[in-house]
Amino acid sequence: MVIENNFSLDHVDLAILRLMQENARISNVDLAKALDLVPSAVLERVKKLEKKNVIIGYNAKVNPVAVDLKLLAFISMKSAQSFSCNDTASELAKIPDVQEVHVIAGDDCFLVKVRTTDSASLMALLRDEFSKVPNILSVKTTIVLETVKEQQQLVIPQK
Amino acid sequence: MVIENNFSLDHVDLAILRLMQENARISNVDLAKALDLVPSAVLERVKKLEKKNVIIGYNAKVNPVAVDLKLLAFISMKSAQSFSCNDTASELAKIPDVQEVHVIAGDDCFLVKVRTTDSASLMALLRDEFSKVPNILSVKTTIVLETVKEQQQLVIPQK
DNA sequence: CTATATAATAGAATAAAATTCATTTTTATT
DNA sequence: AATAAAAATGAATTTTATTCTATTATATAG
Repeated sequence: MVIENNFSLDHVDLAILRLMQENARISNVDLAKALDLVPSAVLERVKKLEKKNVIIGYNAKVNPVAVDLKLLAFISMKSAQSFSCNDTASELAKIPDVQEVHVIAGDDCFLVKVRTTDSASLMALLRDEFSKVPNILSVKTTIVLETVKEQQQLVIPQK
Repeated sequence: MVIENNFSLDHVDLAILRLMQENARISNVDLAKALDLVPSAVLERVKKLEKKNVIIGYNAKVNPVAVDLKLLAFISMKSAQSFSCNDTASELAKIPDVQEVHVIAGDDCFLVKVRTTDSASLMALLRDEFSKVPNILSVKTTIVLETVKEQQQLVIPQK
């Protein structure tokens, strides 16, 4: 059964998303001012957006260097189970240092984003964690030399 | 684990980061309770973390499907300027649909993360925007079929 | 078009939280 | 141990969140 994907967001909802994407700690009062509404009305909408899973959560963005996570890497890998590769994927997802796991089209099967302290800790991660994940046939690690842009904000449509 | 950088974060700071990473809209009062501190003390620390650029920002995480961004793709590309490739990178970064731009080691030069409505809009993006970016020699687009994990939270060390 | 149901907003009252600041305590340095 | 610097406390004040009811707007069916 396919659930119809109707979130029915009006332009006020979209404006809320736009504002909260940029500053999740904005007060209801300030939101209300920006939207030309009253705080209670805004609160109701925000709660509804949370309930409808339009807003999935609120995250503080932490500087990776400040917590000694200086290395970013993308790892693409092939799996033995080309289609029912969910075991492999969910095992990868369990590793805390793994930020992203994507099933991809093309030669490989997964693309994984990992953050570690340095190349030594990446090596340790590959040796200690990835080696335990079942059905991995090959691994190709790409080291990030510099991150020019990294934002999670989406382009929210006008209407 | 001792962090050897000049951010000098103690275990209380790290606990704040851990809590705010998971819920950026947590109140100072609740933070204080969790940390066994008084709200004013916590507020001071949070402000200091913001000022020191340890906390870079607070973002609401929006469900991409709810705003009709159903396609995720990674694009790796080669550049004509192999080292002074900053022009190319910053031009790519200007494109709103581009969430990430990384300079990478290896055969290619950049890895770019893009979110669009569908394959047609990705095609339009490549045709209308990427084509204008200077010094791109080749482009390899990888479509994401399914995202198993996608979190920006970092693994905050204990101390 | 109008009656009616439904949803959203306004506005006021109250509870809760944020913020400020003077004082005290803790921590680090000499 | 003396001193300086940093951090925490606690009370007072300002601001915001939250709740609730009345009102307004929107959609739907007859």
